[in-house]
Amino acid sequence: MAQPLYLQVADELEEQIRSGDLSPGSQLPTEDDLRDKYRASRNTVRDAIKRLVGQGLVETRPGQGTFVTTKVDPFVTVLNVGDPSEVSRDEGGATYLSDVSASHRKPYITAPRVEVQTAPEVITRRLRVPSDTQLVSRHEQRYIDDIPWSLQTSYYPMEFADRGAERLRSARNIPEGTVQYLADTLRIHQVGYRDWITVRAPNPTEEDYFKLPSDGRVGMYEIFRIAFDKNGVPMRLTVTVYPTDRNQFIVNVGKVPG
Amino acid sequence: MAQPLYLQVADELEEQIRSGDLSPGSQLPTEDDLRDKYRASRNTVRDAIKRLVGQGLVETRPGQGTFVTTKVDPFVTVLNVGDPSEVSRDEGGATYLSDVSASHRKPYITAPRVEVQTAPEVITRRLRVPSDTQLVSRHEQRYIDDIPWSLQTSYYPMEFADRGAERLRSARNIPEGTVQYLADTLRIHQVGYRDWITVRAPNPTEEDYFKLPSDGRVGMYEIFRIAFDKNGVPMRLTVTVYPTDRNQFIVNVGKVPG
DNA sequence: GGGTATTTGTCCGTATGTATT
DNA sequence: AAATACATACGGACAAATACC
Repeated sequence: MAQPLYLQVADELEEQIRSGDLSPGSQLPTEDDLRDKYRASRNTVRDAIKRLVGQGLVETRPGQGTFVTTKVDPFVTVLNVGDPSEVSRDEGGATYLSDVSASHRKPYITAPRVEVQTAPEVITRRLRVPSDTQLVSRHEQRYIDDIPWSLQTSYYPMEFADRGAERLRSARNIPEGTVQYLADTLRIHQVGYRDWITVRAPNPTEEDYFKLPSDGRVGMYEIFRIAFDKNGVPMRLTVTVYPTDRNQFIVNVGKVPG
Repeated sequence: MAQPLYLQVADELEEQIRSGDLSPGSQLPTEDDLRDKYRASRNTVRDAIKRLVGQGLVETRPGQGTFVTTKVDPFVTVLNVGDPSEVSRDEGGATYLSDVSASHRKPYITAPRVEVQTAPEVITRRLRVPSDTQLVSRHEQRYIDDIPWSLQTSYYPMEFADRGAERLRSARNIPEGTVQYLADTLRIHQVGYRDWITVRAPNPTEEDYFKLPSDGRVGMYEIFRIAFDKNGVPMRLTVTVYPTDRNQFIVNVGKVPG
């Protein structure tokens, strides 16, 4: 056996997909057709298809057939700007809406789900507060062209709300952005932030929300943004998750042309 | 059938792995053992194991058995620095070696493989040169603690070598860094760069080099770094690929504490 | 709504090949 | 060489999802 039969079948189908012979969205021959064509058993054909599914090239729909996957047009998020004067801008709401609109796509953000909680250790550690500190979390879902695009949760010390930033506790969007709001109400100024970028497998909630394949083939970017005030104290932590199949990022450093 | 049998088996094994009952590196019961234990056929047991393999929880070794995977300690790369004065630093060699050493791990870089070529359109487009432009490419492999960690290829206009930066063509490392070298020899100064971050499936070469599972479960970060001179003209393009299972990134913006 | 045909999903038993110890 | 364990392959049966009449 130079090459296992199921791999021969998979490779041949893969070639047809890559060459465009089988175009995105089109249906593959049924398992029975392929069984005849390659003189293989149905299970062997299925092994070949499983491989293609694993490669993200096709998807199976029970009762319908097997189809070449279509991939969505990725959205590019700029994590910073070349100009350091813009560090006080917020990625909470306003920026997202304008950035997406600028790309001629339709953004949408849910109203935040607001909770007061003692957050997981991974959160409190990065905010450099004791693990039993009460935090306000504001969670929102973001869409582009009606497709779920990212999930964002921001954590603020509960103390901020107590000291006068009452709207942090309200389940309403803050149109001017929370960064601006905190500057206005408490004179807490964001002077910088650090983004920590990882890629991990989606959890079941994310698989469901983003309609990802359940085999963990599509990863999730997880970006922790820790923002600092002028004393170098963390003032918020924002965790955003994005499926890797529809998101890309840009980082500008120094002087770069538009 | 409330839940398919193979999923019951998979979930039970997954629970044992997550609880630490089956620790990383330890061997699972053999397929025959599991067949007896769950009163399932061997194929059903294999379906369960395939699922766990797909989740990256276990790996199979023919002739040996099935083992809980161990995960490597990730390395964190800082894509920029808060201080804009450091935009002229190079990520080519010296920086990498010192950054990795600073984390008490052992870095290693191969001597570059140097080629002169007309590069793919994706390269020339980003360098904003005609698609038939001759480019010098310098490709190197990077290791941490003797594990393959990333692959990097930098592209420079051939013209740079012709105008005096002869060492670009040499298959030797440039200890001071190519950014410094180009500044010294041609007075071409890097004043900024843009990193474009994507995640994609590994190609067969990468799967082989990084010893990744062939089901494309582990993605590759692909980072295009376009560096600009003081006229806003692209002076080089560096493409680096990193497996997502062992790499993370940090971006600093504005004033951030060390 | 119901019934039927189509198509993929799950599960079984069995045989043989290949890699490792 | 032999034993062990996973890999490939076949054939068959029934279930579940979908589409269509």
